[in-house]
Amino acid sequence: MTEASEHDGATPEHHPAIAGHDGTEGRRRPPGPGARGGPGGPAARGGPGGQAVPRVRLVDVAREAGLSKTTVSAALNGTGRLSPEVREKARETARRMGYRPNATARQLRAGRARLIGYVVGELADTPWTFLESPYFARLTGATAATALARGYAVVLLPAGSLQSEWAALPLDAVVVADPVADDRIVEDLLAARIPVFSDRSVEGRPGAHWVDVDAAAAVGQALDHFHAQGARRPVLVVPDSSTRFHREVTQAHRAWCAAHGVPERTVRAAEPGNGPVIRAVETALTSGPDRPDALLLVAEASPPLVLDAARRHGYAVPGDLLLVCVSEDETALHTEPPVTTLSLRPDAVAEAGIAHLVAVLERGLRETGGALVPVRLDVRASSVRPGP
Amino acid sequence: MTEASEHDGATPEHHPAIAGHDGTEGRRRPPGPGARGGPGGPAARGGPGGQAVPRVRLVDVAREAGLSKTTVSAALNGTGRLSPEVREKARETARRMGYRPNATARQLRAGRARLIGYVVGELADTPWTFLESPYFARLTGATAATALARGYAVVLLPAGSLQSEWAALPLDAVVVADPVADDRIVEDLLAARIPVFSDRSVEGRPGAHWVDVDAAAAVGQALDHFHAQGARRPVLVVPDSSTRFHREVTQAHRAWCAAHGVPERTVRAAEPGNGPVIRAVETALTSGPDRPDALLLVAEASPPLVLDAARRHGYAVPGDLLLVCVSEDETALHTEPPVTTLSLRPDAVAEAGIAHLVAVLERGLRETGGALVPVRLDVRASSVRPGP
DNA sequence: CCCTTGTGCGGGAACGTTCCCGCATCAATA
DNA sequence: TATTGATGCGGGAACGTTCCCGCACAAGGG
Repeated sequence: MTEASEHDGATPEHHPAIAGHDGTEGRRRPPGPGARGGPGGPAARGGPGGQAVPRVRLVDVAREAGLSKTTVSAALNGTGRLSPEVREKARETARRMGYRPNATARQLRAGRARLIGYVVGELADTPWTFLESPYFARLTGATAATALARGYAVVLLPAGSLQSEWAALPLDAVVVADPVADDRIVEDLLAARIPVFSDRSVEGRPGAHWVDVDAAAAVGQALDHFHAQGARRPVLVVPDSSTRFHREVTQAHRAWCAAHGVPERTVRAAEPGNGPVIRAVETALTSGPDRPDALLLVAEASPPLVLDAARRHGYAVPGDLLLVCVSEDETALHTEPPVTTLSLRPDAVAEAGIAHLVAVLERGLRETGGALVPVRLDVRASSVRPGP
Repeated sequence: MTEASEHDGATPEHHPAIAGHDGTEGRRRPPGPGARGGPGGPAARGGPGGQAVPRVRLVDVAREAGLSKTTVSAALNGTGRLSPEVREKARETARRMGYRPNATARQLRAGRARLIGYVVGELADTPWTFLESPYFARLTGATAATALARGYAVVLLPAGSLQSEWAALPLDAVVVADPVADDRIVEDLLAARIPVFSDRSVEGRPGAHWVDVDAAAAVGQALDHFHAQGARRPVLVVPDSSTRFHREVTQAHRAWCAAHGVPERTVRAAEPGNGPVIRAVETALTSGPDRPDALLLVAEASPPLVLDAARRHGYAVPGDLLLVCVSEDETALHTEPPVTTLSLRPDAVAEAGIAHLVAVLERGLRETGGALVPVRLDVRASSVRPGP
């Protein structure tokens, strides 16, 4: 396929009058004063050990077809006023020569690269583990999917990434998932005048836009569910993180408990990861004046492991303990009993975020209110009090 | 920070002789014959509803500093022969004006974008779920990390992605993880003359390079381990996939069984995902003439769920059944008993792959043998026969 | 038969860099 | 004092597109 440039040498039987009328048959322009061929262009690929075929450009197609680059460009892009014959001829020639437009040149001309960065704020000390979290894995995938559907590609950046790591990239915008309080990334990006799409913590900052999960509703929904199931001693396990979501979860929990006259019990998981979170769960299940009868786990942990931990400490689920995990982990479906999850709907968040991004970037939208994405409680056996 | 362009209007007290000597005080060059300002450049960002400040370019810094763009460029890049004073002046001016070089223009000039694509071949019907697999999550993260350390950014592409999704991107190369047999992606990329970095299945194809996991060694190591522990009826569960790794696993298993006079028992998991794989495990544990005494699970599944499945069918692990999972899932450490895993070392694979990529792209390396990355068996309690 | 209108195509500038030159200036040497 | 050489800086051409024009030429109307 893409039979390269065989018709290069001399095929005067085609368009005899036009092609090569000035004696410069070769592909490259004659070396005028100070012309030496680009630095990285032609000979860039395949250094020592073989003469790489230079990539075919628009002018090459034009010359071969006996047309101008303007005409060929219009033909391939479906623009301009061209006769059907010329258009077809240009297309055919381009196809035959295996022409692929240079994306960088297009971007330069267009003034944007249709490239967006994706970076998460928290978990910055292990900059790539976020992908191993089901929530971020889904958020990342959904962001990339939605963006691609809108014509934007996503560049993966490490959590807590620095200037130097994205400065050389032509990013039209950057999605900052779950920034920590006063996140450097956000500051740096805004200082560089790169539009930022993040959560509600950036609200009001010029150049920053937000979409967020309805954390208060999430907590309320879970605790209401516990209450409806008869639980009166719920305990919350939440990461010790300065993310807006986690702060708001704590607040919403406090508010709910106050409003319902329920003592507020909270355990903070010092670090992310199954080990620390499971230990926090064990603390929640064993310490305190009396044994809790419901557990809301907001930190990421494997549902089967949470279930194991509960059993290890003598809890039957859901008999002694109702369990709800904020999780996107699919294993929750396959445990015995299946675990009720509160989905933060990363797909919906990504969709809303990218829609907003496109609106800002392409329709010049200024400051909108942002959007609050609702959560979804998938009630399964682990949080339903069994009948007598 | 980055106090934009305040010194724009008129500050004649600085460099009085040089700046604006031709009366063209304004930022933009005087509209000569046919000059109207670029299409997307200045006014691109922020459409209706506010006049966006045009981005400061090299010439703007040069004019402000009373220098030429050549000089400023050299000053900022640390190249050329410049007096320390001029260099500092250029840098200071650039800093003051908040200059950020246009990445696209640089790329065009340099002839490459330092951008690589990352795509996985299998799981193409759910193009983004690969991120939810611990193996691919790690591989993706490690690829991005290593690439970034070498100066390349990674663009995330959907599994089984088509031409149209990457054609507009200035990709210097594409990493294709686990292509299926006769993968379209690989064909398309090679036809487009984009260097491909993949597994051994692309060996020998011009423009394609490989790095691979030592699948035969992996299987051998696990089965040897079982054998050493006294197991004589091992069973293999492997996905029904046309990936080179999975085909080779099957072959290696067959060879090992033949060589050791052990009957070959294999169960194929029809689809990926915890549900189907666990069902395949249950088939492996319940069907057949006699109950197996060791299980090698090559398909991705949550270790705790695998353990649960074994127990459901009356197996004590490791008493009745030795278990080894090919997995990067960290939960294997936290089960009771902890599960022995065979790590395919995605980090090492990524590192070797990117090293190879850089060698090819920057040092013009042609055809090298590729590299075979060894696996690592992390023996834990689940595969160690308990003492009497 | 001339003036307008429309069609089809090409010339050339611009997007913002980098880098190869050339041209001054100045010190050192013949 | 002239010639060389080094040093410091600027002009201008590329990189490969797209898009605004202008210019031929044909057709239509008065």
